[in-house]
Order: sequence, then structure tokens, then C-alpha cells
Amino acid sequence: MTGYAPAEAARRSGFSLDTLRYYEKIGLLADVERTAGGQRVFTDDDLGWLVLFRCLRDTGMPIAQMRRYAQLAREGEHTVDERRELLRRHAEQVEEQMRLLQRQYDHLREKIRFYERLPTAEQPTAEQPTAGQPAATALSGG
Amino acid sequence: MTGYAPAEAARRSGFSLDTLRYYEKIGLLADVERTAGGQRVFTDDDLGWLVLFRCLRDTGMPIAQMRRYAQLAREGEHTVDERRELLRRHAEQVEEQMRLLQRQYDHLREKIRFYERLPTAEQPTAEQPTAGQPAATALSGG
DNA sequence: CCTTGACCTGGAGCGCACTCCAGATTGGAG
DNA sequence: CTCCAATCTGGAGTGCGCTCCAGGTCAAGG
Repeated sequence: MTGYAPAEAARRSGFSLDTLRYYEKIGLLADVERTAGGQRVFTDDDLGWLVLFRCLRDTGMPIAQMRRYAQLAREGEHTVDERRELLRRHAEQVEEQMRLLQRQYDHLREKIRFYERLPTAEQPTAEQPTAGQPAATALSGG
Repeated sequence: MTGYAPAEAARRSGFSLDTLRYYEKIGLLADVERTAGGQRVFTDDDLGWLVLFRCLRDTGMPIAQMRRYAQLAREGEHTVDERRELLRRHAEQVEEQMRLLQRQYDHLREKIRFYERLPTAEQPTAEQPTAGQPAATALSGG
């Protein structure tokens, strides 16, 4: 309950063993406890951090910034304001990212609809340009 | 109207000059027209492709796959089915990507709400674990 | 003409985030 | 005690997508 072997930590976090070691090596994950023989024992606390890192990584935060956050957390409670602001700024970037992704997804869907209107392989080069798309796009990418 | 200098193409597409040259070099963008002296002249058609590449790139398609798509388009109308399928599969991946991003964004917002409930730097280590978050997360990342 | 800023080429280098490797050690099952 | 799968370390290598550079060439304004 209180300690996980590396393989188990990897399984639970979804990170590879190498990545776990790498995260510790670069000081993202704080020094992990060891057995007498030197093998890692991950705690629930470590696992909690890994869940957070996954969240931040999946939303595109660079490792350097995650490390900054982790560093702040280790410094103590007087850094909560800075940590909160760091997360807020990141959340804003994620929002922007989501808007862009949605826009480009819509664009992509329109492209697909263009293909779906084709009678499945016909017509040499006579299409009306889709609204907002240059004729070239319909021609080349169509 | 029909021809753009490299700098203009870069401005309009949002790609750097180096990236435009790179895309041509690796065969993503078809050979661009040249002046007698060898300088590139981008057409509206090229620009259309660049818009598409931006869409695909922004949605996370690897260059190899974009190149495959471009290759198919160059091969002619008999590849429309394969192109459509390629885009559809990609769109599905984008949907998955959007779902993941949304999930992790929600997670992030919850983390931020945790910070917002703190009276701005107080309390040693006595919090109730947020639902679904291991106590460790609230502790370490909180 | 002449200048000068934009452009050319081939190829090296970079930043990120891992991933892999060799060779040694550990530790639980039998 | 033996075995062997899991783990350890330091460091090299990988893949992606550019980005930069040196050393020349081109072309439009004055």
C-alpha cells in the first residue's frame, strides 16, 4: 500500500521505467526512496505527482516549467501564490490550444465533406472553391 | 496575384522561410516554380497547400503522413478514396486528442480551484483529499 | 552601373523528451 | 544457496521538426 516497485509505478502512472528514472534524474520527481540495496520504492505521494505530471504534460507544458512548479512546491507553503499563478497561466494557454485545435478540426471536417461530395473518383478539375478556401486548396488538397 | 516572393509566402502562411524550403526539400510541398535566376515564386496553389499543412500540423499529424497525403494527391484522382480515408482517420485521432485535452484541462482547473480555496498561504498539511485525487496530490502538488 | 537586401544551396546543429545500452547488482521464489 | 527476472548506473543514441550558417547569387531602386 505504501510502496510500489518501479514496474508497478510505471504501470500505474503510464510512464515508462526509463521515463520515471529520467524524471528523477532531472529533478522533476523528487528523490525517490530506496531499499537498502538501492532499488526504488515509489510512494503514493510520488504517484500523485506523476498523475499531475501527466496532466501537465498532456496539456503541453514543457518539462522545464513542470520542474519549476515542483521546485516551488518543495520550497514550501510560501510559494502557493506563485504556483497558483503558474497553473492559471498554463490553463489559459490550454484554452487557447483548445480553441486552435477546434478551429483546425472544423477546417479538417470541411475538407472531408468536400471529399464526401465527390461521387468517389470523378471529375478532372472542375470544382467550385469551398467558401473560405482558396480554389487552390480544393484543387490541390481536394 | 499569381506569384509570391518567399518572404510574402512566409508571411501569408505563417511558416518561416527555412520551413518553406525544408518542406520543399523533403517533398512535402511540390517543387516550387522559380524565376530565371532560381528564386522561388509561390503560387496560390502552393499557398493553399500551406494552409492545409498548417491545419494538419496544428492537429498533430506527423510530417511523414502529410507527405503521404501530398504524394497521393499528386498521383491523381484515383487516390481520392485513400485520401479521404486518411483524413477521416486523422480526424478521429483529433477527436480523441480533444477529449484527452478536455479531461486534463478539467483536472487542471480542479487543481487551481484547490489553490483558490486556500486562504492564500496558510495551513501546514491538513487538507481533505479532493475527490478522485490521491491525498498525495493535494499534499504534494497542492 | 552599383549597391544592398532578399534569396540561393548543402549541410551542420539544435532542443526536446525521451529511449536504449552495457555491464553490474539485487532480491524473492524454489 | 541458487537462479533469474527486475533493477541499477552513466552515458550514448534517437526521432522529430525545424533552425542556423557560410559563402555565394539575384534583382530592383537610385
